Amino acid sequence: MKKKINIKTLAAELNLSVATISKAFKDSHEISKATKERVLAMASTLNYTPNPYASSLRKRKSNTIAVILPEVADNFFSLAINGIQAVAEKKGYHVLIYLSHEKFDIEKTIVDDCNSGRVDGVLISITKETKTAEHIQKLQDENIPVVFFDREFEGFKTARVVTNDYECGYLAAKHLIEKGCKKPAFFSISSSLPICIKRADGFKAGLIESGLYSHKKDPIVYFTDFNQEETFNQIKKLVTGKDRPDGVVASVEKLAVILYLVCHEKNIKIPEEIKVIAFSTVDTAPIFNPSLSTITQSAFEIGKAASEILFKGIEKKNYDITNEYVVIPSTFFERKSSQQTSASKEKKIK
Amino acid sequence: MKKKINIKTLAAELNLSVATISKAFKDSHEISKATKERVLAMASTLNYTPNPYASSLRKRKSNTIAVILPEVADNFFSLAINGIQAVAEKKGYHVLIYLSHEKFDIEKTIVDDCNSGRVDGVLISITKETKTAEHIQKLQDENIPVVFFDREFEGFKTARVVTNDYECGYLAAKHLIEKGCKKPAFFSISSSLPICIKRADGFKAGLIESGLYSHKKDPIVYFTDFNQEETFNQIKKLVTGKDRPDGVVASVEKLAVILYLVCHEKNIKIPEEIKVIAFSTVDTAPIFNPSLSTITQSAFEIGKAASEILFKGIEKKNYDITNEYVVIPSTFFERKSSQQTSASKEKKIK
DNA sequence: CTGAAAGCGCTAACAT
DNA sequence: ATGTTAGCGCTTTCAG
Repeated sequence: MKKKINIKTLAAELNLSVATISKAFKDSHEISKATKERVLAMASTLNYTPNPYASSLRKRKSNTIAVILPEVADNFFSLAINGIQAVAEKKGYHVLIYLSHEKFDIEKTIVDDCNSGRVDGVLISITKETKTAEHIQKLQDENIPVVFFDREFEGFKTARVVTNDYECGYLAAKHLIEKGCKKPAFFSISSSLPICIKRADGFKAGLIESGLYSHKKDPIVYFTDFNQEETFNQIKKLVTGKDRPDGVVASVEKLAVILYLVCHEKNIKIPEEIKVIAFSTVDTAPIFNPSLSTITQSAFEIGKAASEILFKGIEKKNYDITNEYVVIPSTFFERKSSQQTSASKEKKIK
Repeated sequence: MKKKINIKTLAAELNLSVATISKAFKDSHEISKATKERVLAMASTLNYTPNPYASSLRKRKSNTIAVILPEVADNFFSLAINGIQAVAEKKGYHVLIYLSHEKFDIEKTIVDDCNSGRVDGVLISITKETKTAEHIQKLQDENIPVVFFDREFEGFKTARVVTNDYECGYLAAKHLIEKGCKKPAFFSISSSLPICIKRADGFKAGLIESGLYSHKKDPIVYFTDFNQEETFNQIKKLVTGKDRPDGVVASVEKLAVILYLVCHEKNIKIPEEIKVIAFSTVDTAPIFNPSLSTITQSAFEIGKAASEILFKGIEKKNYDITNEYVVIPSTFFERKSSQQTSASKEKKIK
C-alpha cells in the first residue's frame, strides 16, 4: 500500500482538477470525450488505480459482500461459493470469505465486524451452535441486508434460500421402505439445525406413514460433535450391534462416507445388508463401491439465488428482502446403494 | 453502510477527544485504564464499530489479502482456502476470494485491481492460459508481496509453495511399471502449467528408465479445454482403441473420475485391464470402485505455508520473500486401482 | 465542460 | 494522560 500516485498527481500531470479526473473515471456525461481519453491514457501509463477505500469512505459503500460459512471443506460450500462469486463478479463486487468453524463465538465476531461498513451485505450459513440471531439482527438494524442460505436460523425474519429438506427426508424414507427396509435410521449431525431437523422430520413422517415408526426406538441417530475417528467407532458399534438398521439416510456426505468405510471394514454388504442414501453434492457418487444414491442439492444455484436476493437488497435501498423465501429443490439420484436385493425381497415374501 | 455513529459522536458522548478514543481502541499505554473501560463500555452500548476503510485509508494498510484461484470446485482449493483462512484469521486479516475461471483476462483484471491498495498481499494459483507475469510484476513493483501456490509461473522471481511434482510423476510411473504395466499413459490438463509439465516429465523419466518410453508414441495425453462430455468421449475412444494404455496416471482428480466412469460403462476392469493412479485430494478415494490409488497433496498445508510466507512479506517490510521456495511433499496412497493382478502377472511371465 | 472546496472517519504527530 | 489538527484519496455539491 505504498502507492504514491493518486488522483492528485494524475490531475497535476494533465493540468486538470481532481474533480474532472474523478468524473472522467465514472464516465460522467459532464466530461468531454477528449478529456476522458486523455485521462484514461495517462492513468494507464502512470499505472494509476483509484484507491477503493478512499472511495468507499466517501461514498459509504464498500462494493463488497461477506460470505460466512461454517467450513469450506465440504463440496456443498465450494459450489455455493462459485454461485455467489458468479453474480458478485458480474455486479463488480468483491467477496470476503469467513469461516466460523462451527463456533458461535467466531460467527458472532465475524458478524459484528460486518457491521463496520466493511461490507454492503452478508450471506450466511449458521453454525450448529447458533441459538440466537441477535448478532444478525444488529446487521439488519444498520440496514445491511442478510440472506441465509442452506443453514438458516428459524424464527428470524430475513431472506433465505434453502432446499426442500422435509420432502427429501420423506422421500428418502419412503424409498428405503419401498426397497424393503424394515428398520431404517437417519444419521444427523445436529439436533438444532433446521436443515437437519427438517430432513429428520420428513424421514420420520415417512416411517410413520408406513407404520414403521416406533416410539420405543428413535430412528434418528446423532453425531453431534464431529470427529472422524469417534464417528467411525460410533457407526461401527451401531452397525454391528444386534439392533442394527437395515437402511440409513445420511444427512451429510461425510457420514455416508464413514458408513461406507465401516461397512468395507466389517464386510457388511451394501445394499444387501444395509441400504444407504445420502444428502450429498459429491460428484464421485456414481463410482463409489457400490454407487451411492444421493439427494443432491443444487449448491451452485443456491449460492446464486442467495446472492441475487442479496443484491436486490443492496441495490434497491427501500426494497425489503426479509420476506424472500426461495426453495430450490434437490434431485434424487437412485443408484446401487439403495437397490432392492433378493435378500430383502425374500424377507418381504416371508 | 448507513452508520451514523462514529468516533466523533463517541467522543462527544464521553467528553473525550477523538484521539483518546482512537488510542483507547488500540489499547495504547498512553491511556488510563479507567478511560479505556469507559470507552469500550460506551462503544458497546452505542454499538460502535470503527470504520475499517477510514482506518485503511489513513494507515495505508488494508489488513486484507487476496486469494486468486482458477476455480474452487476442486477439493484441492477448498482445502487450501482453509489453510489460508486459518493463518489469516489468526493474524486478524480478511480474505478476499477471486476466481479467474482459467481465463487470463480475468486474472489480469483481478491482479490489476489488487494494485489499488485494496490488499496488502496476494496468493495466486495461475490459470492455464497465463503466459506472462507482467501483471504480477506490477504488483511487486508496488511492494505488494505475492506468493504462488500450487500453480506457479516459472521463470518469475517470487515466493512459491508447491509440491514435489516431478518426483511424484516419476514414482507413479515406476509404481505402474512395477505392477506390470507395459504401456502406461499420463493424462494431463495442460501443456504449459509447470505443475503438469513436471508431473509429466517425472512420469516420462520413469518410463525411460524402465525402457518403456517410445519416441513414436507420446505417452502424455492432453485434455486441454475441459468439458465433461467431450473429455468422456475422448477417454472412451482412447481406452477402447487398439493402442489403449494398460495404466494411467491422472494429473488431476477429475480425469480419474471420468476414466472410472468410462471403464464402468465399457466394462473395462480396473486394475486388471487398466491400472490407475491419480493426483488427488479427494477423501472418498478409499470407497471408490475399486479404491483409487492417489498421490495426495497436502492442500491445507500448502495454503497454510503460502500464507505464512505472505505474512512474512507483509509484516517485515524489508524482508525479501521472492527467494522463498517451499516444497511440501505429497503422499502416495496405494490402493486397489493400481494393484498387480494375476492377468498382469501372467503377461509378465509369458 | 471544468474547477474549488468540503468532508467521509480515522490516525499520528505534536502539543498541553 | 488527554487534546488539536492535518491529512489519507476520493466524491460531490456548487460555482464558474
